[in-house]
Amino acid sequence: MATSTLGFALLGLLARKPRTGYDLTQAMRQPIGYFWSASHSQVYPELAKLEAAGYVNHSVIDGPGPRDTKRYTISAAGRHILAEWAAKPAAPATARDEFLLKIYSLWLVEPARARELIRAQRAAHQAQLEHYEQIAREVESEQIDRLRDPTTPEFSSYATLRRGLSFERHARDWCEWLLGALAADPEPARSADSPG
Amino acid sequence: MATSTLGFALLGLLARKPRTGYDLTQAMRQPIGYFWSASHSQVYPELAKLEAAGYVNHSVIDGPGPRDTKRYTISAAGRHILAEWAAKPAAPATARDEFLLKIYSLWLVEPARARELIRAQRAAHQAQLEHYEQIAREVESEQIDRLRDPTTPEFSSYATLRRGLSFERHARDWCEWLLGALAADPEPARSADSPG
DNA sequence: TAGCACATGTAACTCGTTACATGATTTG
DNA sequence: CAAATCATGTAACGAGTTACATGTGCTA
Repeated sequence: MATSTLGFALLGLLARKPRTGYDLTQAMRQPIGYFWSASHSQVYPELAKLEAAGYVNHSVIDGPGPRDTKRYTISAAGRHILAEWAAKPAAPATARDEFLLKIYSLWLVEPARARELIRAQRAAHQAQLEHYEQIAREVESEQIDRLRDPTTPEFSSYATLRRGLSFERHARDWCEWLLGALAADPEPARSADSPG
Repeated sequence: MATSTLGFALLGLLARKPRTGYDLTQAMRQPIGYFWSASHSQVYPELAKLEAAGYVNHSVIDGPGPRDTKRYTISAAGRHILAEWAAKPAAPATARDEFLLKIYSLWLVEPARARELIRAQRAAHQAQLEHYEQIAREVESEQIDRLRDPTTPEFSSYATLRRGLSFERHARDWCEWLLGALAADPEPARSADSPG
């Protein structure tokens, strides 16, 4: 009964603090959602599997709705397999970038439309970069000490944040380069009509 | 009968030149494989769907084995939907980076083992970077003219290559930063023993 | 009182991976 | 002659998305 990657994502969250399935689903949008995602329909069955394997436990707390509200806690065994999994090299990821796939066929698109597409993508990267920069300012001012200690969860979170910052910068800059390459727009056949 | 992303990957390859299902499967490892991948068991059924939709045609050519060898060619309709798809913004991709997920739980790993993990990752990025640099040198010396014209397939391929170069550099540099952060290794409890 | 946040589940479907299956041609 | 390459398919399974289903408590 091997734990799935999603299981390790959930354990990674529960290793920081106990949460409900609902909380975990929310967390799969924002902190962890930057590098792994899942919907609630995946989370609840996965929690059941983790509990069957002895990696988490739950206690019933008061809450709304027709069913029990369950707060999940990681077990010692859960913490242990999580640490073991984290220390082993990740399997080479199969890249899936739909945007790059579009770029691969961009030569079929009129340069004007292509520029529109890239501008939108650049804006998206810029916005995400600013979002990360905001978070970075906050954690850097509030948790300076813990960010330096690699045995704190804050260190790990900060490391992933730095990666996000770096990624968005490189992606934005590449869009910038591509816009420049599209703007040059030599179109040899019409060179007599072009202004520059 | 909406064409899947894999379908557009295959059309993107066929828009450059006709190929067999086998050729396409190989291409899903190397040129396109850098940002999209698929195994032959996905490729063959997808080709049948594309043909049913009128986006590709095949002709039987001589070849080995118990079944016909088919060479697929993109149709005018196929070229058209491919260009339309490429011009429209990509749906925000759900990030799935198992390595970053491990980093998120790296605080549970002994710093010595953590450094080992990051060093291996850095080496992988460095190797991939050098591979891309080799390809870049080749295409830059052989196809300088076409690389400047955004209506050539060479331009599109080169744009994705530049993205690969930029990505690997940023990823390697981030590993470098993380190694530095792990090497500092303050371990406050032992501060009396530490040199700094 | 309408809508949203909280809270948990199942079902149907699509996408992707791994394994099963066959067989000719070329190269060592 | 053994192994790799060329070449095409199907089947079983797992992972992920979307839709279905239910119901409370708070706020506008």
